[in-house]
Amino acid sequence: MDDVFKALADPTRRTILDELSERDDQTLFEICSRLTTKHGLGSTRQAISQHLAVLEAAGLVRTRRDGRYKLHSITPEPLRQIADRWLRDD
Amino acid sequence: MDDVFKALADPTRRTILDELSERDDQTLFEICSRLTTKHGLGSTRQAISQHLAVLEAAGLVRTRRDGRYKLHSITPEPLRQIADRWLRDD
DNA sequence: TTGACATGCAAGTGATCACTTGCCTATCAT
DNA sequence: ATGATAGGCAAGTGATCACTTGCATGTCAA
Repeated sequence: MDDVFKALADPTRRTILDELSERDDQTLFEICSRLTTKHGLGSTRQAISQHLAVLEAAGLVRTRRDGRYKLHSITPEPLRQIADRWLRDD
Repeated sequence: MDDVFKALADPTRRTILDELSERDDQTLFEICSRLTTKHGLGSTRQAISQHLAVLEAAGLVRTRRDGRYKLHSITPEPLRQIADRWLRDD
């Protein structure tokens, strides 16, 4: 659970989740190009790759291999427990 | 919104929210003693004070003065928007 | 097989963060 | 007024984080 909160602490990673929330099964290069064109972020491939590794370690992103492509998708399950933690009694 | 996610990234601050979620209007010293006794955390007063400042800046905690006491309460409104950001389409 | 494409690994750097340390201000009871 | 209580301010330190840099691996088309 700690990994989830720390993964969400970075604005670039939250934008990546926004992008994966709109379209599943994107490759690293697809995510990179969409971040620059749609969201105005100028990050290198390696930076995004490390962000995706953090998101995957937190269980917020799952990946599957397809040849030389690695397809990334969002896994929103860990997000469900977040708000519930302090909003139970409403 | 960025301040909210960064505030939640620290485990001690999340424990503070847990404690304030159980009991409103706690002073700094009350929070300190409960963190050590109930949650086994050995943090100094200054450390907790700084954590509370971060939580207040993020809008997750509101305070009110009562003489020499400063009473802290949780403000869960910013938390409602978090999970909704990526769970809209379910 | 060769070159281009997509990704992986790891050391290094600058900035940010959590925490400490020391001193100061304000409020209350006696 | 004086001491005790509750809290505030700010400089300094060590660890963590995001990012870069350079090179390596794996896959596919020609």
